[in-house]
Amino acid sequence: MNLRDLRYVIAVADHRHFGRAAEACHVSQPTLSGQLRKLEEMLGMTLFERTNKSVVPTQAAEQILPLARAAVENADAIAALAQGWRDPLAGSLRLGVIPTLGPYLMPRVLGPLKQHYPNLDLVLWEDVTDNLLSRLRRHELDAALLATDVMEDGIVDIPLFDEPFLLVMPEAHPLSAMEQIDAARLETVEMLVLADGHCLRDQALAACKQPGGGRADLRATSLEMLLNMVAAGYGCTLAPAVTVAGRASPVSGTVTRPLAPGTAGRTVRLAFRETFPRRTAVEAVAAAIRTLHPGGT
Amino acid sequence: MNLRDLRYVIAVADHRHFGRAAEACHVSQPTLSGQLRKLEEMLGMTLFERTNKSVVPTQAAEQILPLARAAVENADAIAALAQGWRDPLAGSLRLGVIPTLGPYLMPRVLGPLKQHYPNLDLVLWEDVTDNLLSRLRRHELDAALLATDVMEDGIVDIPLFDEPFLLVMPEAHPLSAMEQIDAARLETVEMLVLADGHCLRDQALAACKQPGGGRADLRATSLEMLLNMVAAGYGCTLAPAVTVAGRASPVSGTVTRPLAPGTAGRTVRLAFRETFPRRTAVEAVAAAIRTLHPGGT
DNA sequence: TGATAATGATCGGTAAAACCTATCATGAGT
DNA sequence: ACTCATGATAGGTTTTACCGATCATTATCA
Repeated sequence: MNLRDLRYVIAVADHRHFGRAAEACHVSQPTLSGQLRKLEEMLGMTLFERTNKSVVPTQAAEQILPLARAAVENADAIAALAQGWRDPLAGSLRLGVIPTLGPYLMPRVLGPLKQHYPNLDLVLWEDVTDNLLSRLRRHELDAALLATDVMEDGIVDIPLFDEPFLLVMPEAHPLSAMEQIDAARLETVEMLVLADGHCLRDQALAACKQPGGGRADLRATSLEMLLNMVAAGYGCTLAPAVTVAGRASPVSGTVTRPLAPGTAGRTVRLAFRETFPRRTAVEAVAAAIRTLHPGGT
Repeated sequence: MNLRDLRYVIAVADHRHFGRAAEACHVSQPTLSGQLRKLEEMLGMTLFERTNKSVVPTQAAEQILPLARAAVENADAIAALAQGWRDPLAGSLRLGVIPTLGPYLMPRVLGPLKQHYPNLDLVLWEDVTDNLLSRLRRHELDAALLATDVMEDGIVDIPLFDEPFLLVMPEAHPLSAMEQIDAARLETVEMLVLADGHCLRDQALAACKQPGGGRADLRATSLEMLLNMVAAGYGCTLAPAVTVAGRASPVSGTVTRPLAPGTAGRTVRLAFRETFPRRTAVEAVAAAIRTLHPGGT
């Protein structure tokens, strides 16, 4: 059985006339007659009682017709759906973002992206790097914004921009007197870091050569919380530029200073499966983010 | 798009493996790969992300799959329905019957017919001849049990049996003394007949040469009512043998006498469109009825 | 590290099918 | 008697679905 045949059946039932039905199906009348006859043979029953005067569906055909219509409608729905997905810049793109990037970067990206590609629906998922990569592998995400090198098999990435880390310290901190902090000084500070799993944690600890891992009695799952701890005087922290650059004013009670150029920073990347078919959409997102950082990689 | 292609898509989605999906579809793997690729091209989108390690449906495919499954299920339902109709002696047969035949003949036919052809469902429709023929022409009935010649274009019939008319009269009627009534006597009686439209009315009037049409102040729509009128002494009537032969006892207050052989009677026929495809079923019904009347035509 | 196995893609050729044009048979209307 | 309209049929062409064989890539294992 064939969808085309079902369309023929429906057309004949609707027009009650082989010639007009054939015309509606854009085939010749003999073609339609022949195909219908073959279908009837295959089904082992007569679908239409024909005379030279009239064509009337049999009882069996009347029962079959709604099913045939449903099948054809489903097929048409598939075609319509496909039409919607033809544009790689349409449909939903499931984008993972790490927590130290999402709240700061996405608000500035979503607007312009929606403006350029109104049919592209970004579905955001915030989680730490490892979980994002797992979801990416499991096809639960299409792409992910990360700040680490990706050494994952089958996953590739587009570097978007480099950003330096800044030192954030309590107002009273001695280093607040300096315009710029160098690497040596960095190793001397009491460094507060995020909870396990955040890439920023590891990067901050590496930058200040404190592989042990900050104060064990404090736990911050968000960068905002961490900054509040700094403001409360518990210590200092390293924050990526993007997390402070967008602010109207620094967190009250803290002072922010840049590090000596090249001391520490991170590269933000858009990672995705190399087999992901809608690379165009991924590249559009990458381009949109790069546009916000003209000095990027 | 093709139902076969949809089956391929479903198989690949289910097996997540081209080779096994192909096996399940009883085609070679290259065939399935090729067809799937063509479908993807036609739809203008990728349905599966393939690596040498895994085959995963894209988001678009996930949306399409339920539709594809529905379409395939509809097609399968059509095939199943057709399977049920393959046997011409299965499914419903819409049978019209005239009122002076149905209540007397059908009870004796339905049982044996159901026994022989348990899958054949007779759907009965009782009406007068003209209405039955209209419905037959409009394909609202498949066959009709009539007691008149059918001169309808495109309608043919199978004669089933002849039956004589009997004279039914009030107990006190003078003719009740005779064993048999001849044609001449028949013309002398006060004849009660059924309402307009019943073929028995015309046949009775013709038999007693009273074309005018009985007593205008009496109207009977059923033969039973007519017999009651006879019992009440309003006059006599002609009843087909089948309507009194099946009775345990005659209607009380009436006497029934045969006519002289060949005087008046009717031929019961099974009429149907000559294009009706399930002639086998019609013939089965005809045979069943004839079996009850071994002396039939 | 090199052989083996498994994956999906590709190629060339074949068989089936769908299709078209032309024609036929039948019946209705004029 | 003629014309028109119906659906069916015949013959031939084009499309397409299919298979077997083979390839490229990658994972596995000795």
